[in-house]
Amino acid sequence: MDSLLPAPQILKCPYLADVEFCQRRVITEHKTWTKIINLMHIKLLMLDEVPQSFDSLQIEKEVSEYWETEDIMQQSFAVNRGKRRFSFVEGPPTANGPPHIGHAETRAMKDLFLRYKTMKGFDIYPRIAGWDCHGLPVEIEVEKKLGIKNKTEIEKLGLSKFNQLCKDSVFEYVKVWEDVSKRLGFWVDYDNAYITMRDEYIESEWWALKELYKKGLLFKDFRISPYCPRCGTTLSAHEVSQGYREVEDFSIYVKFKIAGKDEYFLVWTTTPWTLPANEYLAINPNFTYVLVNYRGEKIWIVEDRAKVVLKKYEILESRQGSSFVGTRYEQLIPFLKVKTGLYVVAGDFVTKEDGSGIVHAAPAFGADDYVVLKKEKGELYVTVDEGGKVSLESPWKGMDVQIASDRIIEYLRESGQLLKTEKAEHTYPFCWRCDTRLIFYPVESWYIGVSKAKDKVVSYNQRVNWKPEHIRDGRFGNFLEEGKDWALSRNRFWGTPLPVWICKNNHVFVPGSKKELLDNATNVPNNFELHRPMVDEVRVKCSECGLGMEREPYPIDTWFDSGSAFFAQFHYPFENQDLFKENNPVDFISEAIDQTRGWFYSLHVISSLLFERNAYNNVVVMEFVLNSKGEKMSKSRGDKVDPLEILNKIGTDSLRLFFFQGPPWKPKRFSEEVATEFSRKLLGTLYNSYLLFSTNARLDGWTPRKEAIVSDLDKWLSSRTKECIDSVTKHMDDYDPHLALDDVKDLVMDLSQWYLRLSRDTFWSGEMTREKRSSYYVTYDALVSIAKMLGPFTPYFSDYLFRKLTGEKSVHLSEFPGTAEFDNTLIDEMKYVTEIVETGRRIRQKNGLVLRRPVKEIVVTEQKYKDVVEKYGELIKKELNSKTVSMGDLKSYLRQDFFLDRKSTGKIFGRDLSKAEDEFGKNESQESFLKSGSVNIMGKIITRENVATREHLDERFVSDDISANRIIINKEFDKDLYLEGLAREIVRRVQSMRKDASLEYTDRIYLHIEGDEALLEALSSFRDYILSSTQAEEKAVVNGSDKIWDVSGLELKVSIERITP
RNA sequence: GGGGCCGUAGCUUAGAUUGGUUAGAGCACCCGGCUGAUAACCGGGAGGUCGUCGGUCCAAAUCCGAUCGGCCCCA
Repeated sequence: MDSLLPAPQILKCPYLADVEFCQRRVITEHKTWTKIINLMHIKLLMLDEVPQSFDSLQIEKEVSEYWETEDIMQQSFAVNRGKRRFSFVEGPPTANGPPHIGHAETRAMKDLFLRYKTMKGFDIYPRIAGWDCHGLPVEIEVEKKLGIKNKTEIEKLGLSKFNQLCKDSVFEYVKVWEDVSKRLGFWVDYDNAYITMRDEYIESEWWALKELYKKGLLFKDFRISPYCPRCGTTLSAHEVSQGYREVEDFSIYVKFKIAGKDEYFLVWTTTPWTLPANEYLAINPNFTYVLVNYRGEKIWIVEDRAKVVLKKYEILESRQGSSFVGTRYEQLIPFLKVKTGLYVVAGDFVTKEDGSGIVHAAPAFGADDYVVLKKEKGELYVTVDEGGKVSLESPWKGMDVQIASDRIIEYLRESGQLLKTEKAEHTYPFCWRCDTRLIFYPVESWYIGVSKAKDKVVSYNQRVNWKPEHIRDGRFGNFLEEGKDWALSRNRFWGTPLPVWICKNNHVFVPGSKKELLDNATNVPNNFELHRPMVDEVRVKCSECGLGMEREPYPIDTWFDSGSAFFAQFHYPFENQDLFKENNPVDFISEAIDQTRGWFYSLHVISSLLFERNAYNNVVVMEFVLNSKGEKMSKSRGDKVDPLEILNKIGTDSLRLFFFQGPPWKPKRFSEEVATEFSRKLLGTLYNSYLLFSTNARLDGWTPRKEAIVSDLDKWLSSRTKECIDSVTKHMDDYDPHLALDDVKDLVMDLSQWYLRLSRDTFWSGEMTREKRSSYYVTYDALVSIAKMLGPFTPYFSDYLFRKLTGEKSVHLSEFPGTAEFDNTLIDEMKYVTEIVETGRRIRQKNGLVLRRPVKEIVVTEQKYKDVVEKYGELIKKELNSKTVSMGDLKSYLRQDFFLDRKSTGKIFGRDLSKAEDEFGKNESQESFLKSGSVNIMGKIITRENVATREHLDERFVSDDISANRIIINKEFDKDLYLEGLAREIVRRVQSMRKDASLEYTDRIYLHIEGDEALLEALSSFRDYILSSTQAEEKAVVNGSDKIWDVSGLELKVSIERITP
């Protein structure tokens, strides 16, 4: 109950545990203390007043100004220094464009857990922002600004100038990012952010790359990439996907002769220019192939395609694909001198969707083909130059590959090797800049050898707690299983330079630090930094052969930058070794799902290879924010949401609540209405609860302090609060924020809609009783707990409420409520009470018994309610406006009805049956039958065999179908009850007029009532009740407002006048 | 083209891992009630082919298969 104390940390008074006691002691011991305590008593202990209406934007403004002047953020960073560590790394965004709503979501989610863990007493250090600086997106932005389109133009401009422009543009939007982030309440240290383009950061990466090199995990290889021969550059997957187009192409079927036999393999290709470089044929080992006689030639083709491709033929033989492996064939086009290959290999990638089921492999020009080459350990033959012209000594030398293709088709036709040509539409990628047809081309690239360490990568993933769980073995796990090597180098300009120097003899030097490079350098340019072009200018003397070494001119994939953040942010291992160890593996990271193959992957791979462990323990994966129709927001549709605009409109807490209301990993359709509604429901209700509570508590002069809990209702609220804390803690620890939020919402609703509604009278009663103190105390405790639990979710409103309640500095410097034992039976009992009350109200409604009119008695016949009827009888009576509530045996309220059994009596009475039924239904007949077991009806004796029975409720009572007599209400009413009902009618009308006249609670009025006899009688019978409820004195003549009411047919004239004090 | 997630009332959603009473809430809507905290609350009503089709089963929102739609990743 520390929250009840007035900020003891401010004044080191030893007696603050009990303020009154403290005051007494202080008066006698230290007069100076008294003054201070009294001051505090007024300033800190009194519940603070709030405006009548809830204005979340105004609250946000006030709170944020307060945070600013008191520097609460920095204080929250410091509050747990030295305690248990909870570690976090920010996934660095690139700030060369403004943040969108999705960024706002991830930042809110990260902040949620950081605040929670802070309140749970964890030290989150460092807690810094981070900025990703390198990469193609940055270069493209600069290109756009300069109005240039390709690498050559950049080279013309000069690397130095271009990279400087990149560097400048990286922080162009940092201010907006910080503004949005701070406004969102994303509390991290922005001043000490890690920045991936700093030399220290890059140096850490160099260290990592050297470590990988030492382990044999950094090497050079060819990558068959989409390549634009005109621009002379490879394209990223993203660029390629922008340039797909539908085209009509020739595809051809050609015959490869099997060595030493008069049989041919039929091969299909859409890129004839690759045929001169053919090195293998691939056949799917699982398919069946047939040898057919086609126009007098023996041709092998996959069984399922024979009909489509050849139409008319004769099958000679049938074989499993696997049996061809190793079969040698003759070279199709004899210009290339191949030393390896020219035999059949097995390839699972071969399909029978189109073609012949036999695929030609030219390893230089196809990714699958290259895999074959690696497996077969063959040599790579490149028959085309970097400009896309044939370089092979052949009739086609110097031709563009597309033209060469046509000529090669002619050549094959003339030599009789062409079986047929087809024209087909298919999609093909073109260069998004210059619209040139892309080709696949072998490009030298540096790799990280993920495939060699696949087992580690896969097994460390099992240690990670993924939210949601399915990502681990689903999307992420599947990707890891592919175990592809990571193509690290880029043919670009702006990025972390690859730290590799090579001499003519292919000796390699990989410096692991700036110092190691400079120590070995034979020259160092001015203004040296770890970027191109400065690093390019550094020359090194080869330690093996003494030749000059030159740098491999590539920057590296920017995912390696961000994936190194968990150590590079510390400049590890050059500095902060302890800090790194304390924060590794990282406890918590969170990003959107697109990071599965991005940041989540790069962190995981780097950590697995470098440190032999997982990089992070818990990762919350978020889905995207969509528009209100469930589609992706887009610029072209014009439904992109500007986060700042939304924040200004609906407020931060509302937006955060919108993000937190469902599971993070479900896509959310953004709508302002939904966001505001949810927030109004939760925060508005909470605000009103505080308003009611504080208004009354202030009037009573109650100051927060522990009180004895006296009533069962109070005990219930106290247990409910503890139950909620328990559950919220569990869900937050499990990274299920949406479940935690549901719990808090339920408690707020229970507090407002049940507890406070029932306790209003207690609050309103004049005297300061034990009951009242108890009630104030449990309400206060619930409100403080809620404010704290909401701290991570709605940082602004919860801090506002918390400070109004406690006078302490900030909820974000406070501790999360501790879990404690609670009484579950109390909670279950109250569920029964609500069941009874709801059922009772329903029965009244269905039977026309308005709640305003008291009823005589309510009888509960269901045994499971016995305890709660005894314990909460008063409460039930009040809620249901009944004079008594008691348990009763249903049997004694049931009456038996006898009626004629139609089957047997139909024969007796014939067409007089209905008349007989009427006779039998009369009271005399029924009583007579009940007494003797038989009765004479219309001259016939009716006995038990002719009679059916049915039970019904005593006429004085009512119930309904749903409750099935579990609860029954006595509907009889007498004059007293009637008059009491009328008295309540009068009170309600007077109250309504008081409200219309905008009177204060405390204002007293003169009251005069005229009207129907019955109403006047009600007034005289219940005079005290009416006058005290309405704060009124009776007066014959009043000069205020009057109004004539219709009270269920009776006329009532009410006149009131405010008494001026 | 391949893989993953999702689809429940007009909207936001619970329930799916473990098949089993009449698919449960909130907002909005309609009727009635209560009310000196409340844009609140209480009762009732209307609103659902649980995306669609098929299968397994005594029984399917739930398990299986296909299909449509949305989103993401990879080609």
